[in-house]
Amino acid sequence: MARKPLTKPRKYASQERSRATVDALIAATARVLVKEGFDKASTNRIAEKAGVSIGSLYQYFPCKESLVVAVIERHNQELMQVVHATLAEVASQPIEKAVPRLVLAAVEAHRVDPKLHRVLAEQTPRTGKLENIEAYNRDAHALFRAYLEGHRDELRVADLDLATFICVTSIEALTHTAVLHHSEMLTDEAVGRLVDEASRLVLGYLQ
Amino acid sequence: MARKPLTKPRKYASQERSRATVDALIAATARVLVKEGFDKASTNRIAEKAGVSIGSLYQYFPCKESLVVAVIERHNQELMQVVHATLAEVASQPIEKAVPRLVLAAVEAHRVDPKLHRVLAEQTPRTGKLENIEAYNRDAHALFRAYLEGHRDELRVADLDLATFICVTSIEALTHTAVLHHSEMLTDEAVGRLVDEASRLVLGYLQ
Amino acid sequence: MARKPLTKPRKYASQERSRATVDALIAATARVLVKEGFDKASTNRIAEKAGVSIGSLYQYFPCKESLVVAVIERHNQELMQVVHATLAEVASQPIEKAVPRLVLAAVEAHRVDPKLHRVLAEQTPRTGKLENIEAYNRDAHALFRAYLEGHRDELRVADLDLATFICVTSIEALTHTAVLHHSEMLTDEAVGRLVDEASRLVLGYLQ
Amino acid sequence: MARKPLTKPRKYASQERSRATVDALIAATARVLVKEGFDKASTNRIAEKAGVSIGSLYQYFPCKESLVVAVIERHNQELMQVVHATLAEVASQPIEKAVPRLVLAAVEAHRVDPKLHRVLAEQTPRTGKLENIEAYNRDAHALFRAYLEGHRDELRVADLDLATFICVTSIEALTHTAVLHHSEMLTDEAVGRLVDEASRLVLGYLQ
DNA sequence: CATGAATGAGTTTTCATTCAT
DNA sequence: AATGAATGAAAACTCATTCAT
Repeated sequence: MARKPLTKPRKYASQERSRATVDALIAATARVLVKEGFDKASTNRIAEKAGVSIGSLYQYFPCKESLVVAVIERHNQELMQVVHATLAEVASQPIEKAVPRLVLAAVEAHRVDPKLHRVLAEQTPRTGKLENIEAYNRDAHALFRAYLEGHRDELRVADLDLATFICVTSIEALTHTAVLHHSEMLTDEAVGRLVDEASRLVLGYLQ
Repeated sequence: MARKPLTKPRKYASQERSRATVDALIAATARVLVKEGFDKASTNRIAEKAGVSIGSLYQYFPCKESLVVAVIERHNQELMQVVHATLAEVASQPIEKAVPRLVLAAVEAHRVDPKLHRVLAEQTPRTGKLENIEAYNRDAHALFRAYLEGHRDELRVADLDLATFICVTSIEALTHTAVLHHSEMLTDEAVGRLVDEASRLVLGYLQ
Repeated sequence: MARKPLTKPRKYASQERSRATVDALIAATARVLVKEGFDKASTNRIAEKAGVSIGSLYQYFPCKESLVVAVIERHNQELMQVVHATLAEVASQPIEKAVPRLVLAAVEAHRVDPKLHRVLAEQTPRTGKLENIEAYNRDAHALFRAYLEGHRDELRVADLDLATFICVTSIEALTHTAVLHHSEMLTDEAVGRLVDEASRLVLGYLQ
Repeated sequence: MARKPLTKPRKYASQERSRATVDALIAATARVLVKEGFDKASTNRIAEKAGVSIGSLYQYFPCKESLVVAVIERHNQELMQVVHATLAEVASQPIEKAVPRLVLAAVEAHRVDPKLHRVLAEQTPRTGKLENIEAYNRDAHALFRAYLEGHRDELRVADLDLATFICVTSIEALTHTAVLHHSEMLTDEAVGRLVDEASRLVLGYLQ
């Protein structure tokens, strides 16, 4: 009876050690991607910055791509957390209130780690396992569509899929471009105007 | 004085030959980019496909990037030709007529060489000289802004720059995504609906 | 004095356990060699297939080579068992009867584990501790030489060492090649003819 | 008319340069194989010893294996030259004269570059493109079979294919083993006895 | 003793670019 | 100018072995 408590922690310890290594590698990958760009982000550099040997890197990630995939997944999860929370929050609100809130959430999502987001968006080739870089978009579409479905009576659109496509694509493009390419739009005031205008765009369309 | 008439043609000939080589190289680059993707598009392969030695390639292009820049410029020029022509065409038309026409033009522009457009958009890192891949957007903004300026009385927007940003970014994103990622939206009927909805989006915002 | 009876069984138990681990490792090595080939047979894979940690593997075998050496020794022992038994069996028989029996034994020996034999013969470099892969040949020579010595009066050869070399090398080569590279020679009938011809070869030489 | 002779040498020069590089690489591969063994023969080491950059190595050989294949082919060609010449020489001779001559040729063939032959035979895995390391054996079989066919009236064997297999396999094994593993058999006298005995083996079988 | 996480030297291979001819 | 042979830095990845737990 005395031994089990002794062995379990040991196992935990080793599990934690693995986990720490994996985390360090993902974090290092993100850091290197941001600092050096996608091309210069070699596995050796990543291992070095993670304070881990190259061998350990390949113990946990079968190839370079999989590291980037892990970073993407972690990043997308963070983005989706914002979107998810916001959609839950506005679920029962009318579109006049919900849409501005959602646009703001999109801005916030892009501000989670804008430098990383930019590297992923602009330097990371959508090839091989990286083809699904924008998988989060699918989730966003589904969530937004569900919201629209719940508020159909407020809408004046025939095709809900098309409406979802129109709204999500526009909001994503506007907030993405604003956050990543127009830093002048990031003052509180400018963000306010952006949110207003984007909301007017979408609301005008939906109603 | 006697020589000039003699050398000029020769010079022309050599200039033409140069021009032909340059064209062949740009065309080969575009072809290789589409066929092999950005990563696999090596200068040696490009030279080979252009029917030119690797040495000659470097006679005309100082580095690989410059080849891709040339392809981008040629492609963007083709895109802008469509946009330019359309904006000239609609310059004096009211926004209700102009906007749908412009959205359609955006679709058409993306259909000029969609495979190349996709490689440039999704696989080509915006690094170094390639940062300006989307330079055509700046032109589009300027042209569209000029159109709006000429139709200010029809608009109900305060900030013309912001309105331009909203409209151009949305139209670009919608047509880009539709053409490159939703082939089901490319039937005549579906394109029609896309144009209708996108126009409604933009017009609802502008008016 | 009281402890010994107590520890001995325990020691036995642990010895047996060790022995089991060692056996599992050797068996796993053989399996992996056959399945993956020599190059792809990594120590980690072997440990895994043996159901043993890599650390334990190195508890029992100082290096990869020594694992392969153990496999070779086990395999050679199995081969030699066949040869040994057959030579004992024919010890007092005249060469006309003994030689065909020995050739058949050579075929049988190669059929003990032909896949492993082939990996050892064709993929395993005779380097370092592995130089003696064909050690079984030395034993075979000695045993065969002893047989010949006992039947010198039936022979018409001057140099017994040379005769041994001639006979054993030929028989080994013929049976090895037939079994491992000419599966068409492995029907009962074909084996019969092979044994006949090889025996005729050797007997014609010895008499 | 004057230009052609001027350009041709240039082309030759470049062809010769390529050829020289290729030759240097094959020669270096053979040297490194002999000196360091198959495992240690890395492409970088080979390029270095060839006095050629690693890039040039891969210009001419797509992978490490292909280098070794080239060495094997060159070596086998040298071996087969000996065998070929000898078989032409003895084509019309009776088997009593021909067989000893052929056995001697086999010894000579193995002495062409015994160290290389040994590395290829004992350290080079028959995997991938290297599976056909012993392709020369097929040629030898065919040539020897043709000789036997031309001397059928001197033979007392039913199945010519089987007879070829028996003879070629035996002679190859005996001379291979003698040359590569029994240096004591390489004095003139010992070689004489080996040739005598091996010939007696084969002749006794054929007649 | 057992475990398995960690190590890192070493390997193959690619490709933009240079430069002698 | 044209050619294409040559370059070599740098990248991804492997695996036998060690060692802290």
